[in-house]
Amino acid sequence: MAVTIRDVARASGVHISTVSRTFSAPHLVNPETRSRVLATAEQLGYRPNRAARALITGRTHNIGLIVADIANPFFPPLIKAAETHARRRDYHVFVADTDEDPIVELDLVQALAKQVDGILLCSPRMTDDQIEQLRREVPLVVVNRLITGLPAVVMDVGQGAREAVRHLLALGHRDLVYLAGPRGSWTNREIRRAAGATARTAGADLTVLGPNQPVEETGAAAAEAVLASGATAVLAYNDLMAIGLLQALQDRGVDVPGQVSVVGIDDIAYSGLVRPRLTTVANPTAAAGRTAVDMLLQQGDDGTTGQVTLRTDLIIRNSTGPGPYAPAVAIDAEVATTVKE
Amino acid sequence: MAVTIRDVARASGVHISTVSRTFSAPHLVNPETRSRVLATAEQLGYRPNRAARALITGRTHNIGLIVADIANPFFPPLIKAAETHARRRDYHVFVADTDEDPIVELDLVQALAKQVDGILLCSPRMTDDQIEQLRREVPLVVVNRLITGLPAVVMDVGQGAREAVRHLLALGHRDLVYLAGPRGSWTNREIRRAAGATARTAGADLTVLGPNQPVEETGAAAAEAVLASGATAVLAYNDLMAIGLLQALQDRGVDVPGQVSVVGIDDIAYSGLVRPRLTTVANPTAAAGRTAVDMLLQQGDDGTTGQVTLRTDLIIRNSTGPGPYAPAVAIDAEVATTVKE
DNA sequence: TCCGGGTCGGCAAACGTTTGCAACAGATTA
DNA sequence: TAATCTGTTGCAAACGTTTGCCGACCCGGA
Repeated sequence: MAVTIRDVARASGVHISTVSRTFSAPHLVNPETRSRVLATAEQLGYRPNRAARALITGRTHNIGLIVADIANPFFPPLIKAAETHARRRDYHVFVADTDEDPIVELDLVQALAKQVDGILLCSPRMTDDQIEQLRREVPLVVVNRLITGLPAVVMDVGQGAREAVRHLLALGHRDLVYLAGPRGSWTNREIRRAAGATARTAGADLTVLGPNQPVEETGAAAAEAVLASGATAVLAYNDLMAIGLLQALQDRGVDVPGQVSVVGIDDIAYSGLVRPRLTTVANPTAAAGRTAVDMLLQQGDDGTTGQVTLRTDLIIRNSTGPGPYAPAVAIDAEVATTVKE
Repeated sequence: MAVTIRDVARASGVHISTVSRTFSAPHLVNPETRSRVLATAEQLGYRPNRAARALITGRTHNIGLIVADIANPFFPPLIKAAETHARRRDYHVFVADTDEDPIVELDLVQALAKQVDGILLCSPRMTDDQIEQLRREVPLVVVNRLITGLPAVVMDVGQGAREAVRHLLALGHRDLVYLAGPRGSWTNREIRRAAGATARTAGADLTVLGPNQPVEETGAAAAEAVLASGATAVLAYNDLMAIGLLQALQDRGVDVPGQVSVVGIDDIAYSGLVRPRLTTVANPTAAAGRTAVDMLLQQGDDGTTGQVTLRTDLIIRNSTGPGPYAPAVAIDAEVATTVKE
């Protein structure tokens, strides 16, 4: 019923191998024959069967993209960029969601391994060992996590966290909270370390609250603890939590940024829409998606396993303001902004 | 290198067909043999090659999921639900993004057709004819669009729009604007028709502004036109546009809902986070994703082609308030809410 | 006339499964 | 005792491609 290479061969009076070559090695076939074959193929509506091709070549032209949570607004731009980029190279993308569960993650990679030419592992929650193990079964590119010897693309969230903390310090905050992300997250560790070190060097205090699931609800739930800590500024693991916190604080009549400053991370589409607009660290997620796809596809060719770091940017909006130790000059946000440079 | 059915057969002393049956028709093989085969398979780390299986059975155990824009927050919950549901049935999901372009959409479906057992077409922008044509090449389930004879799951956005308009009328608005969505969207037509009819019956005025790309920017860009129209209430094609409009109005010093009321559609995660919180029509996107997958997979079994309609719910928050013709009694949102029942 | 070299296209094996058919043994029935 | 049935297994063809190998053919030069 479906039109095969054999139908095309018969209809154009050549052997099936010629038809095959017309598609996969055009330079080996006479231009005249080629155009005749292409014409009949077009006319018959022939499409190569990818399963058959995969079976013999061992390459499926599919890649897997595994994320912790599709509904987390951090991921869709990455998925979108990766998918578009992959399609341009004639690859199709399986997208799967682990629900932040390392076990599901492991299962998923193994189930997908034989069916794809490589897997993009985004913000994995597995252990380094597990990932290194998997690497032996299937080409892998890890996003947002650094594991020695494994190709990776990470966003330099440590630098972002440092900038964010410096921004808060410059505004006159000395008692900070880091509203931590999920256990097993490399990003979380990076942020905590960078933020902690930056605060410590400046003689400021940084309390860590967590770990937490990286969703809005936990941000909201942390409001009490934040207030109880006496801190005047909060850095959250991501915008979702920051926004949840923002809302919970407002519900309690706490003024942001008057009484408490809040900084998020990711710059998801909505952090500019909430009021006050969220100060946050912008992550180049689309670029990360594209780069990761490129690395994965190149990996097949040569054996290069680079590690790419993408820079992040602090975006100062209205959720951060002067703290109790604000220098007399820098009391308005205008001036505080210039501290960044 | 990869372990095949042959390796397992050799290692457990049976013929490959017995191994095959152990997996695909267990009842045909002696329990004793079966467990022996399973044991060696497990030990060798055998995984059936899906390409080979697909080649002979004609079923890939993959499905395609095509959406207009992955980054549009309306879709991720649907994608997530569909993927999870499909995986539970041992199907993998290709996700692809058309960027709201009917041509890309057509290409995509055709490229995917031979490679999947069916396709979920979400909010397609193609013509009915094109879709009916495709239906002949590959099993299809259409989401958010009704085409006679085609299996579909739609959210009853007409009912939602009616409720929304009634809510605005009850609040005392008589000059309404419908901020329209993209050309080619069935949902858009449904909303316009339902909203228009409801307004007309009540003797109110409904101006249509559009068509527009369904993104925040167009919502913001429409602020001028909305104000110029003299309308006091706006129904937007989706929350994204509603939020954009909200923000643009506020930037112009227009009070929402004091001067203008705004209603969105979709109830994306963030419509409850903006201020004022957005009154909107909630769509059961996750349920739609699951239902669509079920319909697609059943379609193979029997020939049933149902059309399922999922109900929507008006969620009244703070972006809507009394209009110029408000009845004296119902001047506060509290009372207005009860109008809904 | 023959040969050498290059271009083109056919032949057939191979990829890893599934599945209809047949073989066989043991149990049951006539 | 023979015939039939049932449950289990093996055999081999088939799915739609790709690709190494070889032969056919053409052209020019000796």
